[in-house]
Amino acid sequence: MTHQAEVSGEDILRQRLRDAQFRVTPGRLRVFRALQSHAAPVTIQTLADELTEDGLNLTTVYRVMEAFVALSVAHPTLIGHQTVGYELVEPFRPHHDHLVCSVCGQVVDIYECGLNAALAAMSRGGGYQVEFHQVELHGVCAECSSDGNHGV
Amino acid sequence: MTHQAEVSGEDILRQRLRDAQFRVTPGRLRVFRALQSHAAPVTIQTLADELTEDGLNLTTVYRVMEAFVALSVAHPTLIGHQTVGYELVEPFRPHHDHLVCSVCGQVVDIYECGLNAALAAMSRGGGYQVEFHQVELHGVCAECSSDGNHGV
DNA sequence: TTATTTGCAAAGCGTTTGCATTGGG
DNA sequence: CCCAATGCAAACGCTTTGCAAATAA
Repeated sequence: MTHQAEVSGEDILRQRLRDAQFRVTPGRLRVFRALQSHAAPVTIQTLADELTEDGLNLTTVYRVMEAFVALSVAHPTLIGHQTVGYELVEPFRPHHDHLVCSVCGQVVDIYECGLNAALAAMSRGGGYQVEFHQVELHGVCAECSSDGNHGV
Repeated sequence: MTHQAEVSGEDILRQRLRDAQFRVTPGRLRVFRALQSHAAPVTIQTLADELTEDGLNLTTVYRVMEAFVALSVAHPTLIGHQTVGYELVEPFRPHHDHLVCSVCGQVVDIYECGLNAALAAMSRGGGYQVEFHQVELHGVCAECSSDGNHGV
């Protein structure tokens, strides 16, 4: 009778940190949890606002995020026109793409994505080994196209 | 016998500027031409390096780009992890997507994209009117996967 | 114990803003 | 002519860096 152990995202993170000779520190765990608690991509600034209240340093948030990107725990995304946000990637959260409203800026996640075959075809020929994809559909959301809304 | 006039990108730009009550100025034309001369997305910094030699002010480049984004002449894209670059959009240049090498950072444009049907399906249900899409495939290019290259 | 990580403060630098001048319509 | 656009310089704010103290392993 085998007992299938639960493997949490945090366990995977710990493992991945150790494998790369990075230490498992409270700061890294806190940033990770903060990322988990957000559905949409978040800026460093937003994370810091939440975490510095608990005594975590802003510089540390930057450094932790740098490590997370290097270890493919999180990746950057463009929010709006100039802002870079971060979000967890697989296996820390399911893969998804974005529907971005160009009027109000709202970002909706799309989890159902039947693009894998088509995307694989697109990458053929160049000899690329595709690791992940990111699709952004820009348009106007239902709400903004109904009311005469002109901005956030 | 009708004479089909050629309509250049610059003509369309002029028209679009006038329609929005923006003036057609040398600065705007120069930034536009600079964008046209680049195949890949370029940073403001790069544009400025090219244009300030000709006496164009850095601040002006920022302001022109702001106008271009507002008028949907150009749009921002994430280059690498932290950098925002800009490129012209349709009809100023044909729509395309990106193949990004995560090792060397090289960006290859993909012009053949059979995703329109699939993307339309993805956006259904939310009531979004999709204006354009942006697909990024991240992976390792042929060169980087053959030699043991570890970064730019 | 030892190398990594963190906190703090200062430096760095890309971006924005104010205002006088220039110039497009 | 008038209002928008530009240039210039200063202000701003995000990000990075250096170094000493704290701490994971």
